[in-house]
Amino acid sequence: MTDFLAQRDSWSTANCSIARTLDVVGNRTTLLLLREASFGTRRFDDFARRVGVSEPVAAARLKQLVADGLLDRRPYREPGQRTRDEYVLTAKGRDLLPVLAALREWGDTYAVEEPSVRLAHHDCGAAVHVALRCAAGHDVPADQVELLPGPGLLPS
Amino acid sequence: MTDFLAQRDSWSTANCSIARTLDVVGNRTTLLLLREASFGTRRFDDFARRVGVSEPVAAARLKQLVADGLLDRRPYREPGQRTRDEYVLTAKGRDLLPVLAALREWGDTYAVEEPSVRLAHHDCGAAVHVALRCAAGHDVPADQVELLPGPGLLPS
DNA sequence: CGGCTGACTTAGGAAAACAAAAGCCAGCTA
DNA sequence: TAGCTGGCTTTTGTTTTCCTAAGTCAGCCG
Repeated sequence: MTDFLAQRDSWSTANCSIARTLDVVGNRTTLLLLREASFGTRRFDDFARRVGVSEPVAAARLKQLVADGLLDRRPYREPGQRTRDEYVLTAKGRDLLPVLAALREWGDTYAVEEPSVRLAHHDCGAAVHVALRCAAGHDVPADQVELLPGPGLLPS
Repeated sequence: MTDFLAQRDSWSTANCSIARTLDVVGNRTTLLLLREASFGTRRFDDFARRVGVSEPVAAARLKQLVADGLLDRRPYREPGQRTRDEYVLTAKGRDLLPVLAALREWGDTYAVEEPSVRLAHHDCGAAVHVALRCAAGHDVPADQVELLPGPGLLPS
């Protein structure tokens, strides 16, 4: 096969999956809100305070996350309280957890001394890591990942 | 064990690994430059054109990536040409590939019809995916990931 | 030795993101 | 029915990020 990477200019990244994903979660605040959602945070002011952003920013980003289908906004009611809205991860939002896990793992290695949160396998208690693996079940080190043209490749 | 997530306000995310990582790669352009680097792009104007940013932005981001140790800038010389500088991923930069792979995989599922690039295992040709797995070797589905306090946890 | 090309830097300005402060509204609670 | 609280929205102003356009500089090439 011809090495399509060597002709990088012959194909465009107009519909690159990474770029499209970054259209949705390409800003810091959005990813930190998802981090909080993964911690179980549900209420508006908890999101704003824990992420450390102002209310207008939290409101705008949460609204966008709901519009993009990553969070579900739904009413709930604690006994003796009025109805409130909570934000919870959808399946689409939960599928971003590997991104958060990968960011966390890099930060644990290169950006902090001691991690403040660990991921463990609920069943066996062992530490959880992000791994690349192939459909045949092999662990794939980074230098054994080959990039190949996919069906959606566009000429540039 | 007490559920530390239930007391989310009792600990801070001041040294959160995710936040620290986003300090480095928390913007779209930076991640797209790393994508290009993973495609093998090395030259300044190729980065700028392929990522679709202006030269000043490319220069600033590449400089920051070099300062942060994700890219190495080094002189090279093609025969008959003058000396130029190229940017190549360092080990620290390569360790962000799981982040890119996770972003790509989410985009393949939710944001594009057909992926334009596939990842394959060089040895066996099978498709490569990002997976969560525990130290005991189990595949860990997202709902079996448990969050536990780590040694670097700070009171808020 | 003067032009060209690659790799930037500088200057100027528009757009987006963000913060602080204040206002609004619904629905308990007194 | 008059607060009070949670969940926002509005306003105003600053900072950051990005753009275009133009300028700089080094060194090979004729």
